[in-house]
Amino acid sequence: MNNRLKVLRAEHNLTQAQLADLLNVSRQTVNAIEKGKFDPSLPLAFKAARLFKLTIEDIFQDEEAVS
Amino acid sequence: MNNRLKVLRAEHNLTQAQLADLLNVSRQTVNAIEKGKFDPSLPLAFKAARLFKLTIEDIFQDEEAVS
DNA sequence: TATTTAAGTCAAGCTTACTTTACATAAAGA
DNA sequence: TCTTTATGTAAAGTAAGCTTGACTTAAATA
Repeated sequence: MNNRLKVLRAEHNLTQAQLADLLNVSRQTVNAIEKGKFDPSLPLAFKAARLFKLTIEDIFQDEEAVS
Repeated sequence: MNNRLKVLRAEHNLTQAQLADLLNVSRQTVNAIEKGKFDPSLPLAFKAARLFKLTIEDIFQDEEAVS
């Protein structure tokens, strides 16, 4: 699962800690998701989408998607 | 988290067991998600969206969404 | 040089997603 | 009536998401 969190953070001038606060998760969770350590839960993905006013698909890209 | 899985299953004439097979999860998992016992993981949500050729937002509705 | 800030990472623990096995119920059909 | 099919549910276990606390490194700056 790829994601555009790092870029979106940059565009919005947010640190990992600030984004974590906005999403109500820990800084380590944001870091782990950005680094691809694990995928966010669906509720967390919705929160991120809501925050950036994007769809989940805009932020997270399924790697198993048929090309 | 609400979802339209039951309706989509009906539209596609699928049993919970058949849908579970298509999503590579157990029948109990499909049942639990339909009944709102827990939310699917993000990868599973993507699989369902791919299967029904819909977006995640078409299938799953975030209840925390600002109305 | 010393300090601060952002990012990266690890370990241990808790919670949630998901599994297998098993049993119950209702509806439909032989 | 007996059996089959679809659904619902529960218990116990594993795996994944997420937490807190702590330490490290690099870059910026006083």
